[in-house]
Amino acid sequence: MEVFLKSVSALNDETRILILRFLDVNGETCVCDLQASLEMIQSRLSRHLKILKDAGFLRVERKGTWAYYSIRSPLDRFRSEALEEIKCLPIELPPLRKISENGECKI
Amino acid sequence: MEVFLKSVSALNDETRILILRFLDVNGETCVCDLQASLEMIQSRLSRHLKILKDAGFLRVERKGTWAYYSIRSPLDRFRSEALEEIKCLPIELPPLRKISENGECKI
DNA sequence: TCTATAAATCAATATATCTTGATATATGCG
DNA sequence: CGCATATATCAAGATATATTGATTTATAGA
Repeated sequence: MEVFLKSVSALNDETRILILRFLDVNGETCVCDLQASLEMIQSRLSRHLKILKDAGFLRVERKGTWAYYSIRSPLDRFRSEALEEIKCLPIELPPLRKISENGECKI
Repeated sequence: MEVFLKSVSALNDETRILILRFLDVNGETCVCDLQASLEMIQSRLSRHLKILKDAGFLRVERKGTWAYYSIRSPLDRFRSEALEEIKCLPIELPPLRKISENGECKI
């Protein structure tokens, strides 16, 4: 798929918009903390992260079995304009739950 | 649906991207000329025009039974950034066929 | 090597969107 | 009014995308 349409397609989902907003506010976050914070089933979250990554919005850094996702930087013009829009949306953003740091993470 | 998501959703279709590009290049065009130029079935074209209009990309002016569509101006920031992207896409744009002006239009 | 865990992928189903042909609406004109 | 034409809407089927639970992969540690 063409790059622009791929970006648009990635943006065309409330779940992914929520993920982008969450990562913009909270910065680099590991998958299991995203799961806990956004109360999302693992396969669902993983799928959306992949779509956002493939569309150029996210980067991943792996440390052992953990994967840390964050907003890719720099974003190109269109993607960063989109992100600016997302920053202004009236979204009810759940708080960050860091289960990764207290051994609570037993998915 | 929220405004941003509605814009994104409207952009998320190759047919609508083609329509936007065509109207950007050719300016205000009536539906039957769009039909002839883009070789699109009437109900399909009408549907996509409605989606683009409802998402704030297009305006319509009606003269008698004819409807003239054009890119709405001014566009807000995100929409105009999107349009700029569309202007740069490597699209094979069909030529304008003005069947409206020679009585050729008998849909 | 074996086990446990984090994350990714798969398969089935559910849901949304697109396309087409048929029908409805609206305007102009005899 | 009644017909013709331009456009809009509807209904059915086709296609794409999302969700869920199950399975697979990969890494760390015993």
